[in-house]
Amino acid sequence: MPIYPMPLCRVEIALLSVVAERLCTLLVQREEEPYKGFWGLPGGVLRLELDKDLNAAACRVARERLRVESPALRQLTAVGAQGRDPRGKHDWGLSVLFYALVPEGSVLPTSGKRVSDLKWFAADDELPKMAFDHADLVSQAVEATRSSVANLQFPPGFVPERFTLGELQALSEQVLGCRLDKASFRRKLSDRGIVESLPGEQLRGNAHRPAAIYTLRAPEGKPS
Amino acid sequence: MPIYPMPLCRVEIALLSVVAERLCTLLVQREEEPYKGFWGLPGGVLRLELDKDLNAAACRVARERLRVESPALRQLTAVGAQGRDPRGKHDWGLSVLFYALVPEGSVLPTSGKRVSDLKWFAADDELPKMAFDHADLVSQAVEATRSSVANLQFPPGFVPERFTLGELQALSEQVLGCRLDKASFRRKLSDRGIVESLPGEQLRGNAHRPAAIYTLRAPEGKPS
DNA sequence: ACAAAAGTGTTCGTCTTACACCCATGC
DNA sequence: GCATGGGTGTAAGACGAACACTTTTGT
Repeated sequence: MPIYPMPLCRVEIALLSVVAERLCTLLVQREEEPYKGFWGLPGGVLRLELDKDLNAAACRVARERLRVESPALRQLTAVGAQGRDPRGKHDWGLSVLFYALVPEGSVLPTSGKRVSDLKWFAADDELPKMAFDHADLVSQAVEATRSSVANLQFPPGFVPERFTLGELQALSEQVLGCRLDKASFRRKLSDRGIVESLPGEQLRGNAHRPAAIYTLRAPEGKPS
Repeated sequence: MPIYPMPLCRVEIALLSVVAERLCTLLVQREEEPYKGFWGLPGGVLRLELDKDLNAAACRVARERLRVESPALRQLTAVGAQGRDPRGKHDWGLSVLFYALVPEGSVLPTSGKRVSDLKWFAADDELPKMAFDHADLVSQAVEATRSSVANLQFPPGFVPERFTLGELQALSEQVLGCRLDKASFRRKLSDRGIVESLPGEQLRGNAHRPAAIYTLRAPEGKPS
């Protein structure tokens, strides 16, 4: 078999979180050409010797560039085209996009290497000048994340171990950017067995009625 | 920037169709190592000089190997790992999976180049010995296709230009592998404006009551 | 007349939504 | 007592499944 030139393969990470009660995406200001000064998703080149698969590559990039230890990254899509990235052979770039929703405060901006400026941008505000096709990738990640939460499928690692239903509802509302009905929210959670109350445990001291403590029940896996 | 070795990048195609009233996947028996004699999805290596983007690559592969002219291929996922394909550097293979649902008869097996044996396999029967991780890819494509049709979102190119509701229901039932209720099927189609009747046009001659002729209405695009 | 497919109406149960209402607590 | 958030009940509506029923043709 002849040897064909291969594209520059990268992994990009759309890290979402709730910052100041709003859903935000973590972006990076580029220090180098191309698109110097523009903003983009943090990412990195696939390293065959270091990464045993795509997910491992995404984890490595998150660790190296964002100092985040293995968030629950999920693959969203792959994009590849000529003209995407002049650094590849034939100007051909292929990127696999991963995304995750992490709790507030689990990433401190100004961490990471080779990153002049890490900054959170609200999903509903206008984005800054974006490099490559990253504006589209961000909106895909935001849409997928909101759709998950709207269906009460919380990305693993986003919800704390123990929480009250009020806290969970506030988190969901901040991600979705709209208010939810309390009764419906609670009914769906208990009807579908998404959540489980810890008997006896309560949260007091809020100047109000104490709230029951809940945990997430693992969603139905595939028994094979 | 240093030059990093890149994986062998391929495009795989899960072509689905209805054959003998059952949903089937088109598979290929491999003529070469690795996995010689096993079955797999038709696919090909990404060619930077020929393909302007991933979708174009998938179309080229479909044309060259299956003699199918630009079916409506949709990207499903990307898989990449060490150990997937020994032909790549460091035994690293990256495949982007595309899938499509095409009308019966639009692919003649025994076409294509370098393909000893092209054969349709029913989605609900056991698959033959599969190469690489293609068994998993096939089931992902089947699931995505059925989910589309169950939501009455017919992959473009699958439904003929003009059809009767009876024909459309029969097609849907064959894809899903189960019967549908006639009244509900029709109500959903008209309520959601998925389908439009051609006034005056009828299909007669079936020894039964004539049927109205319908066309698909384009689903809501994104006005931007 | 009959078989068979086209086409429609009706009922029923489920799920969602909106809203009202009670409960418990710290101040 | 009262404001506030926790927690629950209920009525109204939307939606889909199941089924019965009528209509229209060719034979």
